[in-house]
Amino acid sequence: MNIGEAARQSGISAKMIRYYEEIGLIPPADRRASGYRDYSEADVHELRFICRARDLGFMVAEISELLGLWRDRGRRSGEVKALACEHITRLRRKIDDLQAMVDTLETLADRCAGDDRPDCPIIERLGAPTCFPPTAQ
Amino acid sequence: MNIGEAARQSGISAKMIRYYEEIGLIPPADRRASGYRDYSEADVHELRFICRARDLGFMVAEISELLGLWRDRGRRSGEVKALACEHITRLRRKIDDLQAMVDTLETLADRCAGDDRPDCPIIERLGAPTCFPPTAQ
DNA sequence: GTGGGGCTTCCAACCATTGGAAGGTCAAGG
DNA sequence: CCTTGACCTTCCAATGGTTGGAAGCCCCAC
Repeated sequence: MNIGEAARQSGISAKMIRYYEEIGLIPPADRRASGYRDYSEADVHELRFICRARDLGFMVAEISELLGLWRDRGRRSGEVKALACEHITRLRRKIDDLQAMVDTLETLADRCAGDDRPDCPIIERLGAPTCFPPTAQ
Repeated sequence: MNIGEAARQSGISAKMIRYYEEIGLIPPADRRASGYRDYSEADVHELRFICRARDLGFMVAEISELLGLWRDRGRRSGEVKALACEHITRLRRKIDDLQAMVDTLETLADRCAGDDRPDCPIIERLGAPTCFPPTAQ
């Protein structure tokens, strides 16, 4: 099938399929006489794997490792789990960072009248004289 | 003061200060006869404002708006609050996305033995035949 | 055989940031 | 005075993942 159909069936855009091929995440697709890329059901299966890994937030480098483990029937599930757990840790750290931002902003927003007057704890906080402890960094 | 000192005092790297100048987030710095950029305390104050806004996850375009409001003594705090609340909403959405990933991964990881055997619900889930409902998309 | 849609490659942009190269400046110390 | 090393300048490139567009070829249906 053509790349467009593979894109439709896998959930990955044709642009990205070409990109993944270019960077070596997937092997070069077969080509028809016309030069058109030709995809099999197995290829689409692999693309769907990539789609789901991406939806779970894995980076391309990790997806590459996951693909390797997927293909390897003798894989050790410990390796997969280790990858997943590292990723979970990273996601949690990110969530914590974002949550800290939300907490700060909410506190400030709660104290801001949000009317026509200029006084605003949000702006005041951003413009406060010190950002870092005087000696640190 | 030189750009390096301004960087140290503001928490923004010299590279980024030049970049922010280039894209117009901050006005072009004064120059010494040598061509070196010259920063005042007020400039550093502004850079610190940017640093804190950035630490709260605001995008450069929003920081630009915030800077405008900061400079405007007649600002309406409602505008600041609206910006902040939009940002909070965006952050929350992001957190929810990441949390959904964590939840999925945790469920799968909990069911994975993580040993030398190949069976692994994580890999199985990624390789499952359907990603999207057959007709959707 | 013509039109429209799909395919090809290549190049650029996004966002914020970092790195490096090549060359000029400054200040301290010999 | 000269060297040394730290600092500054500009410019160009890369990151990561994705999207957009242009120019040109292919395929199918009418």
